[in-house]
Amino acid sequence: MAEREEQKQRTRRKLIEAALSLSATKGLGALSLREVTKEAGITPSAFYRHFHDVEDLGLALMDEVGLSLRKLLREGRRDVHAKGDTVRRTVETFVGYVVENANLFRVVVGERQGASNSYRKALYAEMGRFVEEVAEFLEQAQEVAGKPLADTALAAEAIVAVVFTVGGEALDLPRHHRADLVERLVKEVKMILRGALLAPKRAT
Amino acid sequence: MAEREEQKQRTRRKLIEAALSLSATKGLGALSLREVTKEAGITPSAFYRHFHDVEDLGLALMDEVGLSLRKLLREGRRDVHAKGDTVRRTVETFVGYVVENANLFRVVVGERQGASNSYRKALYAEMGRFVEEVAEFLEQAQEVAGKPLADTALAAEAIVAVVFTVGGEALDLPRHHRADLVERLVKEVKMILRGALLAPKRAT
DNA sequence: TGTACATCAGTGAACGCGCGTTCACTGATGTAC
DNA sequence: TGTACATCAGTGAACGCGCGTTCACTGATGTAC
Repeated sequence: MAEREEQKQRTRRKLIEAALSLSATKGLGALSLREVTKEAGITPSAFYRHFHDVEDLGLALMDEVGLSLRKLLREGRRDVHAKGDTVRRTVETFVGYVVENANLFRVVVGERQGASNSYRKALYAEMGRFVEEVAEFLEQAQEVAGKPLADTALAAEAIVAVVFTVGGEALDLPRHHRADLVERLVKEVKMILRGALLAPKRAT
Repeated sequence: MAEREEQKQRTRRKLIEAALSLSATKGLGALSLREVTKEAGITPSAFYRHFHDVEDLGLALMDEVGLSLRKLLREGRRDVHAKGDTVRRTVETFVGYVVENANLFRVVVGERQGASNSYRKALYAEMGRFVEEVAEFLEQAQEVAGKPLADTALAAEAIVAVVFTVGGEALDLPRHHRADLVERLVKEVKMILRGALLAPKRAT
């Protein structure tokens, strides 16, 4: 009944996975239809049964990445009530995820600029959604901790910028240097949170 | 005497300018030798009189960008002693520069990830140098303002991450929305500085 | 200054290659009776 | 259940195109005498 459809979805998956692993090293912009289909094990012409063109595939990839990042964050949120260092725990989880899903992450961060307009637009949308989720996270956390923040939206934006930028470096770092990077990240995120604590009446 | 050499340098300049304007829209990775030489007004084969290959050109571009960014910062530093809002002044100058040199900036930020290994390596080096200069800037400014910072290196890294990430968005924004973005940036940078003010004894 | 030779930035033709896209096709899966 | 027909994911050949690179060359600039 749905056997044909299932097979089609399996092939679609293969195309996305192939695109992911190929774009990780050379960037989304360098994706080639022929390379992707070869990696996925189908002929070039069969590609058109799944996507309108390569850019269409690229946008599907963006979707994928955004979804998975937000899922990660939501899981982290569940632990807000746990005792201990929430920031450290979350940062560690995030860096772990980044390293684990290096390919996905490379694609996201790599297309922030320099890529085609439509990729960039899609990416801004995903990042915006992520920032919003971080802001909600902060709202929730400040209630738990009883420490009101002045502007969770701004703090979230700054934190995401730092975490993505510095976290991205983890991908080019040898394993044993990664701990230092996590340390730096934790300190920087806490620095931002400390700065966000009080209302900004006459600062610097 | 040096007429031939001067002409050669002029052509080299043209190649770099061409590469800059072309890579701005499609990314460094999409640079094509034939396109670049066409834009520069020479035949493809003449390219090899100037660079070993396209990647070689790309690295020359990185050099260029890093140099120009640091020059900008150094000029900003001269105004440290001026009265008024140093952060705001510097951020405004930076965003102005970014918008003015959109092409250069796109190249830098665009290759943060996703590009070839050698581009990425060159870029990290440039960014590291930039962070150092910002740290020195902070050292100097904290003396002037009499407000000691806990860790200028970390603060500089966080500030650069935020400014580059958020500042990069300015390129896709219509002119009249740019003021809001500057406002956000100024607030975020101040937030970080506020967070960096005291030694981190028991925070969040 | 004038002449003969060297240098070398830029030319233009040629190459083989991988690219995206088209098209008529095949054959397994799905549907109607 | 069995047969006849429709659907459609995937095939394979063909196309024209821009790519990077090579090579022998040209002719203006530079050098030696």
